[in-house]
Amino acid sequence: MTAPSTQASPPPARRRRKNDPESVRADILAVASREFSEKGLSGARIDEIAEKTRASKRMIYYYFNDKETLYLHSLEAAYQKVRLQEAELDLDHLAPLEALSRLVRFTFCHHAKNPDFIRLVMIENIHHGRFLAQSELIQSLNAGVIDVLTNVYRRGVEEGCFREGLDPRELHWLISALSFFNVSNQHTFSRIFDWHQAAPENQQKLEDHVTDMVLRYVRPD
Amino acid sequence: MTAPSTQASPPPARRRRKNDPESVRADILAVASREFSEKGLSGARIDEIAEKTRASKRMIYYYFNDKETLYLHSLEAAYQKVRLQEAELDLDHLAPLEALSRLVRFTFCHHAKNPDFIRLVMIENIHHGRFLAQSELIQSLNAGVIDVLTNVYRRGVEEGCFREGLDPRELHWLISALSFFNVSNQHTFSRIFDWHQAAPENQQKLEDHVTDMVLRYVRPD
DNA sequence: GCAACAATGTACGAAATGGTACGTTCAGTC
DNA sequence: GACTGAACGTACCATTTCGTACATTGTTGC
Repeated sequence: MTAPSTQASPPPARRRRKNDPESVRADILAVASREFSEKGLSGARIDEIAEKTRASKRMIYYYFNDKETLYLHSLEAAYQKVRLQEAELDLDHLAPLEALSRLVRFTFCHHAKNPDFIRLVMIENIHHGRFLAQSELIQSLNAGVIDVLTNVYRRGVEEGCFREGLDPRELHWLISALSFFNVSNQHTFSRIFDWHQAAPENQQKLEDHVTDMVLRYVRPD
Repeated sequence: MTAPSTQASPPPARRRRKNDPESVRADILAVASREFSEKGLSGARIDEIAEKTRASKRMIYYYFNDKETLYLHSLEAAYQKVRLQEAELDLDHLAPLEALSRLVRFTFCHHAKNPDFIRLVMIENIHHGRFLAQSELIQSLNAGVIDVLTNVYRRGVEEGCFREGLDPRELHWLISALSFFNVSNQHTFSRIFDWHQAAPENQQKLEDHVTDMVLRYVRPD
């Protein structure tokens, strides 16, 4: 009661709030992301998200207005996290072949390590990309990816180690497709063909093959 | 449960039934497939399925016991339809290169023309393939696909137009991945990269590129 | 110290939703 | 033409689920 007399000197180390809106918000978002990723938009339950949170259901509606908005924020957060990691790659100082190979392996491994992100994107596609369309944030985040690839490819063509006439966007499509499918269809594929695709040795093989595929596709005849 | 009623003497000419169980059942299944494909297992509503059917909600529970069973039957029906179409391809009389190229194009086009099937598979993967695991039917349907590819590949290696050392299952994985992703991620990809992927001219380009990718992957160095 | 606003807890409401009870009609059999 | 089981319709129930009303507590500026 008498403690708040220390107005004049708030040391940077102080963490003495009982109300901690930012952390509550972040907590809700984290829990919601997991739930939506696991069960989809219609499958996830607000009440269950509330239970798994330190906060209450009331807080979900306080910070996010409704279920769909919460979902949209989960999706945005997921994309943001991905692009942040992607930005750490710097390929400009590598030889084109090396750079491309590294990009492929990075994408493949990244997707494999972030199934929650993949699942959210799958779910968003089930919804026809309707929420993504509302988000200017996500749109703006993704321009950079193509730029990087465009650069690497151009250098490769100039140096003669890549063949001409390819569209960097389609190259990106190819890399994405293989890396994405590896996670998105793991369950059905494994079960149908009785092949433990998630096993580390098989993942390693797939990573090698996927890299190989892309490199074979771009190399001159 | 409801085995096809092969009664001893159903006069072939008679057409005067008011009760028409088989068509009711088929109607329910067709509507359910569309609904599940569009909205997912949790998103689809039994009441809405019932409304869109000639039958009533009671009938859904009469022929299928509950929502999940209905979903499982939808999934099985979808796989059955696919494999039926696939069986029509006969590649054994074609030269290996031609056969492979044809198989790739067939798969690509087939997936593109059957988004409902793709969506059901996506949804099933969201559910960790838990329903597919229950279905002996689907498991048994899929053995053939690999056999066909194994044959073509073996012949190609013998004739020297394919390189050695590839696994037909991984080859199938590659073809599936590219054809599947083309449909499954169309919405997010189109929106993010502002590229009208579904446009016929772009689909044609993708089909060519995908075929090219596979052929480049298998051809000898 | 106190007003004003931000942050939070509790309890509840209305509609949706999966599933069922129960009765009726149809079609083949004797 | 009565009997029987399959096929079907209507009305309903119990629960779940999204969302909100209302009261309470913390925080900050003056």
